[in-house]
This record gives sequence, structure tokens and C-alpha cells, in this order.
Amino acid sequence: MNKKLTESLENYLETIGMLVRENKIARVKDISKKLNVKNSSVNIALNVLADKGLIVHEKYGYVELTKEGQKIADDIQRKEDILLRFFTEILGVDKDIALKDACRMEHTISDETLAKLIFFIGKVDKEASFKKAIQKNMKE
Amino acid sequence: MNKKLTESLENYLETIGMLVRENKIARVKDISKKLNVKNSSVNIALNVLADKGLIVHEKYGYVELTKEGQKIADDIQRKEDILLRFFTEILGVDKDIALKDACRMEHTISDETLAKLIFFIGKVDKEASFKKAIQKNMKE
DNA sequence: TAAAATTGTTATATTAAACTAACTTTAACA
DNA sequence: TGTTAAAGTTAGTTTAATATAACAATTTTA
Repeated sequence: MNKKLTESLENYLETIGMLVRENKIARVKDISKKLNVKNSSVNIALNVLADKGLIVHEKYGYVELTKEGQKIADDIQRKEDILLRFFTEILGVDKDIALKDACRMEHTISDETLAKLIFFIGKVDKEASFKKAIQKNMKE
Repeated sequence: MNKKLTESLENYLETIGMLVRENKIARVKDISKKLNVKNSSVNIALNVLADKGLIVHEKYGYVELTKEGQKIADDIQRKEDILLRFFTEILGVDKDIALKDACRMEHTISDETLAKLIFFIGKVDKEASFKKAIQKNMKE
């Protein structure tokens, strides 16, 4: 039924999700600005996403996520968040670089690896001694 | 001078590097088999890589990496190795899945994040107490 | 509220990466 | 050593993602 989306389409969905969260609405212009592409490119992508039942887009109107589209957008956002936290909080990578990496890797990390990463971060949060061991060893 | 390669071209270079390491030589057929593409696709990619000065390929002959091509191939292989080690040794991800993830992420990880990951793994290797903390917390 | 500016759409082109099909070269071997 | 099989190449097609340019709709504002 739902074949895997391309990285590009995932990015469109994620961006629409972000815009709706931030501004309540998402317009073609907002999407093109966020993704650094032209309106015409956005339009084509929106048609594809609409065909797949992941968004609703009335001509000249706002863009909305369907329930299924929202689920995918949330899923990608969650992957980005986990990767970002790992890079910044555990590895100590600079925020901007970490975000760029997360934004690319969020499309390729497997569910299994993601689950392990979540487990890892969760442990660091919960176990003070573990957190300390990381802080001690990762400093400088 | 050397613009960033596409993921596809990086994969061709990496594969050629692997084949030369394993078999001394790399042929079109070997490459197409490893990458699950057709010979014709390999040929096109080889022409592009040759144009960029990253390989040498005489018609109907073997494929060889130039010094520059070898450097890039090694670089990608190194990224894969680090990611694979992190996924398997630290996170405890299944080998096959870890390898698939590494093979995709090796094209997107930044030098900065890679460096931090190398530092992290190095510390785990060197510091017995750190290694123990991870083993203890990541078990089950 | 009409003209101008902005936003959105459509048609068409380009680039990258793959494919199939047809053809050529090289290698194997009978 | 001449056929056949395997490997390699070329030409042309497809798909995805972008772009530009021309046009249409909507919004702003004088």
C-alpha cells in the first residue's frame, strides 16, 4: 500500500508539519523558502503527495496533512530529534552541524538502530552514573 | 576543483576500492553484481568518474582508481567502518542492519560528527571503566 | 476599487541515475 | 581456429527532482 517515500518527499512532509506547528498554516511559498526550492518544484511535489493521500491541497489554498501524512511527518521529526540529541548531548557536536547531519540521516536510519539510540539516550537520562561516565570521557 | 560527488558515484568508487582490495582487479561485471545494477549503468558511471579523474578505465579492460579516487574510496570506507563499529559495538545493533545503515549514512555524516564518533569509540577502547559503563547500561 | 505586487500554477527543459535492447569485443573451448 | 558464451558498450527510454519562463489568481495598497 504505502511504498517508501523518497528523501525529497519526506522532506516536504516534514516541512509542512513544521510550518503547521509554527504558523498554523502552510503555504507553497513557506515551503519553498524553507527548502530552498522554487514554487514550481513545491507544486509538483504537492501533487505527488496529494495523489498518495498524504496531504490535502486545494488550488491556491493552504496545504494540510492528512492523518497518514501527519504520522509520517511526525515519524521523521522524531528521528531528527533523536539524532540531534545524540549528536549534541552525547557526542558534543556543534548544534548547527548536528542539525544538518540529523536532517540528512533522518531519512536513512533504520527503525532498529533508532530504537537502540533511543534506549541509549534514555539510559543516559535515567542513570546518573552513566551520564557522568560520558561527561567525563567526552570532555575536551 | 573537486565538487562533492553524488551518493551513487561515491558508491561506485567505494565498490571499486573493495573489489581491488579483495580480488586485485575490478571489472564492470563485478561492480554491477555488487551494486545490483546493470552493466550499462556501471559503464555510464565509470565514464563520469573517469572524466573527473577518479578512475582509469580502458575500454574492455579493468577499472583502476587514481590516487585521488583511492583517497575518496578510502575515506568513504573509513566512515562506513566507524559507523558500523558504533552501531554494533556500542549500540548493539544487529550486524546486517548496522551495515545497511552504515552504508547509507556514510554518505551524509559530516567530518565534524565523524571526528566526535571516532573520539567516542577511541575512549571506549582505551578506558576500561567507560567500556564497562556502556556494557552495563546497554545490556538487554 | 483598480493597478501593482505577490503568490501559485502550468508547460517545458535539464540533470542524474537507472533501465532495456541491440550491438561489439573478448574469452573459452570443442 | 572458428563458434559460442560471456562481458562490455552504446543508443534510446523512464523516473524523480529540480529549474526557468509564461501565465493566472489572489492580496495589498494607493
